[in-house]
This record gives sequence, C-alpha cells and structure tokens, in this order.
Amino acid sequence: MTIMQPIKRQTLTSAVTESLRKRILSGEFADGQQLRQEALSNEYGVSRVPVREALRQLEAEGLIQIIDHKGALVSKLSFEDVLEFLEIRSQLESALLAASIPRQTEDDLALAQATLDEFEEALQSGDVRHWGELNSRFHLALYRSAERPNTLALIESLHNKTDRYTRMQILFTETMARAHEEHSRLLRLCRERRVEEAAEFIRFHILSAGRALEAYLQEQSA
Amino acid sequence: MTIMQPIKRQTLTSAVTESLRKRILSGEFADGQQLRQEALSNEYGVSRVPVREALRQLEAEGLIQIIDHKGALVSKLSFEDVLEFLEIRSQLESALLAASIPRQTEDDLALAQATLDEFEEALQSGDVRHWGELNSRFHLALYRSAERPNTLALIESLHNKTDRYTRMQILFTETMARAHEEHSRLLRLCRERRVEEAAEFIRFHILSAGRALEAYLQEQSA
DNA sequence: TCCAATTATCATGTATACGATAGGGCAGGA
DNA sequence: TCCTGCCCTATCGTATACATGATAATTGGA
Repeated sequence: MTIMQPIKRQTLTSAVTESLRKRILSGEFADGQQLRQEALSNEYGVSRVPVREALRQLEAEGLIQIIDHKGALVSKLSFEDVLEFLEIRSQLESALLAASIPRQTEDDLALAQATLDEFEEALQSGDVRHWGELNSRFHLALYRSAERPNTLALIESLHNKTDRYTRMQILFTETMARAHEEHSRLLRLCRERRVEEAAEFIRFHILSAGRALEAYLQEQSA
Repeated sequence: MTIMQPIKRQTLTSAVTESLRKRILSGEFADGQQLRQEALSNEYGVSRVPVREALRQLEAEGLIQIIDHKGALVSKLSFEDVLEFLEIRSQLESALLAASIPRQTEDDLALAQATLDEFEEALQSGDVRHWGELNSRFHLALYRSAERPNTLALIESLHNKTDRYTRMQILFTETMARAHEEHSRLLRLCRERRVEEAAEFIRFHILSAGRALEAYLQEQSA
C-alpha cells in the first residue's frame, strides 16, 4: 500500500494566493501594474472575497502593495532596495551555511551534487526554464542540515521579493555558466569543510547578482 | 491656521489589523488561543469580512496561523524557534549597527542618549509599562543612519514574533537594569566608533534575551 | 478659453446571506 | 463494552448585494 498523501483540500483563497504569487514571481504582471479584483475574480471564476484575501496575504509578503480605495499594485523595488535585500540574504545565508557545513552528511552533499548535475544538463541543452527552481534546490540542499526552518522560510521570502529583478540578467548564458562554476566551488568547499571560506564565498556569490544587475541596468540606460 | 494632518481615513480592515496585532503582541491573547471571527466582528461591531482580511495579513506576518475550516490560532513558538529568531536578529542587527556607526552624527547619538535617559527615569520610578517602546526607540536611533528601511522593517517584524516570549522575564528589575547597562555600553562604543566591538556586543546583547528566557523556563519547570 | 464645481462612473470597501466542512454526540449493533 | 455510522451544530468559506470613496467627465460661469 502506498503512503497516503494528506488530501489537499484547498480553499479558494489559498488556491488563488498560490496562483497569484506564482504569476507575480514569474513576471507575468509587470512592476507597478494594478491588479483589479473584479478582473481576477472573473478570470478565476470566483467571487471577489477570496481574491481580496489573497491580495492581503501577498501584501504582507511584500509582493504587492495595497492602497486604500485605490487597489493592489505589484511591488516596485528600486535598485537600492534590491541591493539591500541581497545584502540581508548574504548575511543570513552565509551564517546559515556556516552552521550547516559541520553537520552535513554524505547524503546532503550527494543531493546537492545531483542538483548540480541537473543544472549542467539544463545548461548544455539550453533548457533554462527551470533554472530558478534548480538554483533554489541547490541552495536548500546546502542549508538542510542546519535545521533552521524559520531561517529558511525567511530566506525564501526574501528571495521571492528580489527574484524578478535578479533574473533579468541571468538569462545570459555566460552568467548562468559562471553561477554554475560558483556553485561547484561552493560544494567543493563544503566537502572539504572549509567553513570560513565557504561562508565568505557564498556571500560573494549572492551579492554577485547585484553586480550583474547593476551592469545590466547601466547597459540598458546607455 | 493649523497644519492639516493627513486625515487618516482608515479602512476597517486596517484598523482591525492594527488592533489585533497590538492585542496579540501585548499578550492579551494567549499562545494557541483560537480567534473566532464572529466573536471578533461582534466585539468590533463590524462584519466578518474585515476581520478575515485582517487575520490573513497577520498570518502572513507570522503572528497567527490559519487552519482551513478550523480557525485562526495565535502562533505558538517553541523555545528553539525563539532562539532561531533571536539568532537571525543578532546577525542582522550587528551588521546594521556596523554599517550605521561610521555615519552616525552627533544628533543621532544625542537622540539615543535621550532615550537612554528616559529609560533610566522609568527604571527609577518603576514605570515599566513603556519599556518595550523605549527599547525599540533606542535600537532604532542607533540604526537610523544606516538608511536601510527594508532591514529595519524586517527587524521589527522579527521582533514582533519573539517579543511576547522575551518579555516574560524582562519584568524583573535586575534584568532591566542589566539591559540598561548594556545599552549604555553600546552607546559608548558607538561614540568611540569602535565598530567591531559594538557589532560583537550587540550580538551578545540580543542573544542575552534568549539566555534569560532559558533561565526563566528552567525556573518555571523546577 | 480656462477654471472651478458638480455630477457621473467605476473600483473598492463592507454587510448580509447562504453553503460547506469538521467535530462531537447519540443511537444501534456486534 | 466498544465500535460504527449517522446526524446535528458550531464555525468557517464563499457569493451576492449594497455603500462609499476616488477619479474622470461635464457643465456652468467668469
């Protein structure tokens, strides 16, 4: 007998929340775009009530901004905002990695390696669609053994806020290739239990997204 | 003519959200207590709709947990959870303070000093009601000049999650007195621009709340 | 022609009404 | 006695309907 999954009896509110979150993260809705409740409720075939509740939740997550009597706008981050969030992530993730490395098992490392291999395949076949997911999985694999669920959740939330922006330039093959190299090096440092170096390097790795974004923006404006 | 305050045309949802947040933070609602929508809507004299939206927001803030068809429960943190959040705060705040100190002006320091003086008065007169507010104001004064609004907001959010727990033992005069001493030392380190020491010490200062909580819990169980 | 004030319109805010789910108690049978 | 299944009730979830605020259009006047 197979293990029974808890039947997911989703409420409309949570379903709408998930869908909207995904659509915002994917970039389907542009910065500053207004999300009209009635349009969304029509689209989903539900009333405005679940839509409104979903919007409230997404607001608290920082993905949208609700202005009274005006509506919900997709959050628009300035370059400085993005840098600030990346800085926070770099602090949290480097400390998390440092706490994780001493407790990493062979399984943990193997899992990270497997993800890395998948990444390489995707890179060679040009399949960049799942890059974001693979990237998250790799980082997650490194942090697992720290057993700090709240920190992980916070990091994911921060990641969600900046992802749309940092992804703008990631599509260039060279950028992806470099990220892959950095990941490889990161994993090697973990294997060798070089905690300090790994913590320092992941900080560099995360902040590099900010540098790439800066270069991208300058190129755009030029 | 008096300066017109921007009329705060609060919507019911935001008013209820603020009120509930305050009540949860104050400890009026106990851990794990169920918040019934109808009871709340009756109490506030509004319908359940604004109450539900407020609850959604508070859930995303981590103050409550909504279980489908069951209701909203005030979040219950384990000791480990509290420690984890304190650890995160210690990382963020020490980095923030380090970034802030080099840019602190005399005004910034004077503001912090003023708050410290207020604290001392409150301590001597035994007026502990505003301790939390004074504490927040002091820390905020130290971080101001870093000009990192997103980091500040995040720290406040983290603070909100743990405040109920760390406050359990702060009411002992000795604990408050020691916190005051630590604040004084912190400010002195800022004045002397001893960045590294200050960053290290504020980390100690924040984590001390965890140690105090641990002692309190052991005493309780004994 | 331009400005101001008023009205019209639309999206959002809120209340009420209805439907669905979960949990507990009760009755019937093993 | 214990289990099982049904029903019943409290509470939540969702839809619909109405109220209110914000913005655009329009009208009147200077």
